[in-house]
Amino acid sequence: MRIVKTAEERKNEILDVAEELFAEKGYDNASTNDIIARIGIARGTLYHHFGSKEEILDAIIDRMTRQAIAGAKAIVNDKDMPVLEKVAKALLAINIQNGAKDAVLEQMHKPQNALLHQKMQEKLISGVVPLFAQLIEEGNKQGLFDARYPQEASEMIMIYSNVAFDELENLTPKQMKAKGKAFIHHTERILGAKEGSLVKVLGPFFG
Amino acid sequence: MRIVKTAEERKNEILDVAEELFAEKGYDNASTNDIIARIGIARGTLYHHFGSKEEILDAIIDRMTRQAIAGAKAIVNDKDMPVLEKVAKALLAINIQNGAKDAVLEQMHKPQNALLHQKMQEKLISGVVPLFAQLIEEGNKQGLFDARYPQEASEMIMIYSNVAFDELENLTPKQMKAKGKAFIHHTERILGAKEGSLVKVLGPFFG
DNA sequence: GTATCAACCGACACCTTGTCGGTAATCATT
DNA sequence: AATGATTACCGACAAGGTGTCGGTTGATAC
Repeated sequence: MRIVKTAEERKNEILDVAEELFAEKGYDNASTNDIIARIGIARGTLYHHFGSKEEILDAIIDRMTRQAIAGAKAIVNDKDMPVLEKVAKALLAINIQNGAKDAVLEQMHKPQNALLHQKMQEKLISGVVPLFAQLIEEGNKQGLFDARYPQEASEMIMIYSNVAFDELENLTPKQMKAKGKAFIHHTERILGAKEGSLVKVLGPFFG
Repeated sequence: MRIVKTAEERKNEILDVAEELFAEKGYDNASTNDIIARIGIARGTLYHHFGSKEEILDAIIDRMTRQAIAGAKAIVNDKDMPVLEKVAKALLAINIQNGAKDAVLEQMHKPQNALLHQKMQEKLISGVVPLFAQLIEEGNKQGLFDARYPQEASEMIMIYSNVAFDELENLTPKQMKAKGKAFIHHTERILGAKEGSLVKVLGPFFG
C-alpha cells in the first residue's frame, strides 16, 4: 500500500513537517530521518523532491519571507494611507514577523539555528529595505522627512530593528519600553523627522 | 613514541589548527578528524582537552574577541586623545576587525559558518557596545554630541556597522564610498553631532 | 622504586546525509 | 483496452561524522 501524491502536494507536506521539526528541535538537531519518519515516507522519496536538507531549509525560508514581504509591500503601496502611518505599520509588520510569534522563530536565536536565522535575516532585509526606502522618499517629498540617503537610512533602521528586537525574551518590560522609545527617537533623527512626529504613530506599540 | 605536552600547550595547538581549518573549509566542513590528522594526535586526545567540537569553536571565538575588545578598550580609556578621534579609532578598530582581514573572517559569511558568525557577532557587540556608549557620554559632556540614549545609540551604530560592512566584497568601490558617507552622516545624526564634525575625522577612512 | 595522576591512544557505537537500482502507480497514445 | 513512458516511491547501502571508553604510557611525588 504505497501512497502516491502529486509532486506539489508531497513537497508541501515535506516543508510543513520540516518546519515543525526545525521549530521543535532546531535545524541542526532535526534530521532527515525525523522528517521521513513523521511523514511515513522513505528516504528516497525525500531526496526525490529535494536535493538536500539545506534545499528544504531554503524552501521554507522562501515561503516565510515571501508572505512577510508581500505584506510590507501592500502597506507601502497603499495610496490612501498617510505616510507616517505607513511607516508605523511597515515597522510593525517586520517586528511582528521577527518578534517571536511564529513557532519557528521562537527558538530561532538558538545556536542550532544559526543558519536558518542568517538566511532568513538576509532575505528579509534585502526584500524590505527597498520598500522602506521608497516610503522614506515619499516622506521627503511631503516635507515630513529630510533624509539625504534614503536607501542607507532604510538599511540602518531595518538592520537594527531586526537584530536588536530579536532576543527580547530576556529583557524586563521596563527595558523593552526604554529600547522602544530610543528606537523611535533614533529613527526620527535618521530620517530627519520632526521630533515627536513618529512617537505619535508608533508610541502606542513600542512605548 | 608518544609526545606529551602540557595541557595548555596542547589546547593552544588544537585551537591554532582548528582556527586554520575553519578558515580554510568553514566550521561545518572542517571535521574533528581533519584537526587531529593535521596535528598528529588521536581522537581521544582531542576529546580529553575539549568536550565537543562546538567547545573548540567557542574557545576560538573567545580568543579572537578578547583581543579585539581589549583594543577598543585601550582606545576608549586613552586620556590624552580627543573624543572625536577616539570615536573614529574605535569605529575603525571594529571594522578592521570584521572587515575581512583575518583569514577566518574572510569567509565567515559563508553559509557553513553561520554559527561562527553569529556567536562572534554577539560577543563582539555585547563587549563593544558599553565601551562606545561611554565614549558617547564623554562627547555629551563636552558638548560635542547631544545623544539622549547613549546606550541604545551605541547599540544601533555598532550593530549596523557590523552587519552592513560585513559582505562588502560584492560592492563596487563607488558603492562602498557611498555607503561609508551615508554611515558617517547617520552616525552624526544619531549622536546629535554637528554636521560634518565626524566627516573630518572619519572621512579619510570611509569616504 | 613505587604509586599516582594526567596526557594520550585507537577501536567502536551510533547517527547522518545522500545515492542508486529497482518497483509501482499514473498518464498518453493508439 | 493494451502498451509504453513518465514519475513518484522504496529501502539497502556507502561514506563519513561525533563522541565514548577502557587501556597505556610518560611525568611527578614521595
